[in-house]
Amino acid sequence: MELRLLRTFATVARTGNVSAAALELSTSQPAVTKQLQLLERRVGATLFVRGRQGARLTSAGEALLPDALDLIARAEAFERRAGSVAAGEEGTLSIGFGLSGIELAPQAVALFRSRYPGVTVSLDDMSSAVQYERLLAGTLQVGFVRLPVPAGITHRRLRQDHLALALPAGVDRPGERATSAQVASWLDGRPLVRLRPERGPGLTDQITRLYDELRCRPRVLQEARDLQTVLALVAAGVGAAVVPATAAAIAPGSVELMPLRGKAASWWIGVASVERSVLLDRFVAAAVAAART
Amino acid sequence: MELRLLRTFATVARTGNVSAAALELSTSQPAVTKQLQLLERRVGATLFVRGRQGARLTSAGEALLPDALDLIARAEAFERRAGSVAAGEEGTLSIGFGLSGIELAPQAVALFRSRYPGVTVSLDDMSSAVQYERLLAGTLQVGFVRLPVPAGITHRRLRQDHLALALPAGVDRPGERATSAQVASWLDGRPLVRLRPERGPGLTDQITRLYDELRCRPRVLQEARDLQTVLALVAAGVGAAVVPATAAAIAPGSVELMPLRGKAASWWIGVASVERSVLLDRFVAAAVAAART
DNA sequence: CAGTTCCATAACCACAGGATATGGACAACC
DNA sequence: GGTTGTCCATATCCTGTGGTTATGGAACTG
Repeated sequence: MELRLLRTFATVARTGNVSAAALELSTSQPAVTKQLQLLERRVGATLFVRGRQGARLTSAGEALLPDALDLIARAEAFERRAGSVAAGEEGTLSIGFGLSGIELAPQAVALFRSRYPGVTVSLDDMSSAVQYERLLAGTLQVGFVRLPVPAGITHRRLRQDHLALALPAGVDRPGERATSAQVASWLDGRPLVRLRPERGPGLTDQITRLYDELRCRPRVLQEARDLQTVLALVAAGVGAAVVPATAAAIAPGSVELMPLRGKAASWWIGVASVERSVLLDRFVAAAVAAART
Repeated sequence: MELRLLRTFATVARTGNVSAAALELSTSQPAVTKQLQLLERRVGATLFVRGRQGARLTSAGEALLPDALDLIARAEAFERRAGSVAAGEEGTLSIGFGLSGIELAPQAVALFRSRYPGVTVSLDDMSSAVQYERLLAGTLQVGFVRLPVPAGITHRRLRQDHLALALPAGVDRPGERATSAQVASWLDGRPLVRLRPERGPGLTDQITRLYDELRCRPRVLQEARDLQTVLALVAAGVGAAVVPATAAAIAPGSVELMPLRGKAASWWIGVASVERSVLLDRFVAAAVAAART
C-alpha cells in the first residue's frame, strides 16, 4: 500500500473532485484517475462513485478514509522525527571514557546536555581498549581516549595530560625543581602502587615507557583496578604512584601531585569516534569547548 | 517516505546483513543497498555502519527503527482492514425504507445483522422520493421502494404488495366476494382518511390510479402524514382508508384489511441501490431471503 | 444545440528502480 | 603470504511503473 495512493485518496475525498485534487497535488487529472483505480484494485472495493457532480465516497471509502488519514499523519510524523534526529535535536548518544576522560567527560556531557536537552546521553566508564572495540562495533558513539587511536577511528585533540607523582602530604620526595635524573634515582627501586594493566595498550604502557626513558625501575608493591583506589592507597601511605595529572580532579586532599617531565610523560587526550552525524559533531564541539575552560 | 524503504530498513536492521535482507525481500543485494542509500538521503542521516561484519545500526538508525516498525505495522493493519471492508465483513450500510418497506425492511435487517455482525447498519424511514435522491447522491446504499425505479437505480424484486381497504371492525362494508363494480360503488363518495401525498410519485398516486380504474371518487375527510396515524384514525372510526396490504403488520387489532382487486391495486416492492459492493450484494441477498419467508 | 464540466481511455514517454556483473576491502584459512 | 570467501558499493543495462497530452463520452446549462 503506497502512501502516494492514500494521499490522493484523501485529497479526492476532501475536494470531492478528481480534477481539483489533481490540481492540488500538482499532477494531471488522468494520473489521479489511474491512482484511484489502482487503489481500488488494491483494496478490492469501489471507493468513490464518480459522476457529473464529482467523486463522492462510497460507504467503503467512508469506512477507510479515517484510517488512511491516520496513516498519512503518522508517516508525516515519522518524517518530522527523522528530520529532527538527522538535525541532531533528538536521538541518543552513548559515550565512553576511561582514565583519560575522568575529568573532561563529565564537563563535556554537562555542556552538551545544556545545549541539546532533547538528546539522551549515556556515559559509561570503560577502558580504552573496550572503547575502541565498541566504537568499531558501533555500540559506542564517542570515546575519551589517550592519543593516538587505532586505524579506522577518527579523533580530535582536546588537551594534553601529564604523568605526575602522587604522594601523601609531608613525605620525603624529590625537590620541586629536581632534574629528571634526580627524579629517576628517587623512583628507582622505590615501592609504588600501580594501576593493574588492562588488555591492550593502556596507561600502564605509557608509564613503563617513562621508566624506560628515565632508566629507572620502581618496585610494584600493590596493584589496584581503578584510579580512585590507587589514590586512596597513596593517601593511606602505602606508597607513591605515577598517575595522570588530571587525576587531581578526583584525588583526596591529602594526596599531592608532582608533575613529571620527559617525552613519555605527556600525551594528548582526544575524543574518538567512528560514525559521523550531526549529533556527534555537536558533541565533539561541546567537548572541545569544555576542554578550553 | 515510501513504505518500501522502511520495510527494507527494518529487514536489514533485523538481519544485520544487506545480502541476507535482499534474499528475504526476494530482491538483489544492490537493490537493497540503493534503497538504504536513498532512505539515508531522505532522512538526512546515516542509519547503518557497513563493514565486513554486515550492517549495524547507528544511533540515528536505532532512534528511528521503532517508529519505522510502528508505521509498517499500521500500514499492514490498514491493508487488513481494507481487505475486510472489501470482503464485506466490516463497514457501514445505510438503508432507507418507506411505506413499502415497513414490513420487509426490519426483517431483512435482522437477518443481515445476524449474518454479518461486524457491519454497522443504519435504518432510516423516508419517502421513496427522498430514497431515490439519496441513493443517487450516494448518501444511501439501499432502499426499499415501490417498483419501478427511476433510471440510474438498479433494483431487485422482492414481493408483491396490494392495496387494501382498512375498516374498523363491525362496520358496513362490501361483501368478501364483491365485484370491482360493487367495491367501486361502495367507495364512491365515501369519506376516507388518506395519506398526505409526498413530493414526487408516491403511494397516493397509486391509489388515485386505482380510483380512476374503478371510476369512483371517494371524499377525503382527513389527511395524515404517516400510515400509523391513518390506521389509528380508521380504528377510531373516523372513516375507511385505502392502504397497502403490508400495513397489516402495524395495524391495530380493531382494523380489518380487505384486499382490493384491480390492475392498479397491486405492484412490486424491491430493494434499490446505485453502488455495487460485496456488502450491498449480501444485504440484497438477505432481503430476498427475508422476503421468501 | 452548442458549450461546459465532469471523469475515463488511449497512446506515448521518461525515469525510477531492479538485475547482472564487477570491484574493493577485509578476514580466515591453507 | 597467497588464496579464497564474505561482505557491501558501483556500473551498466533494461523493464515496467507512472506520468503527460490528447481525446472521448455523458450529463447539465444557457
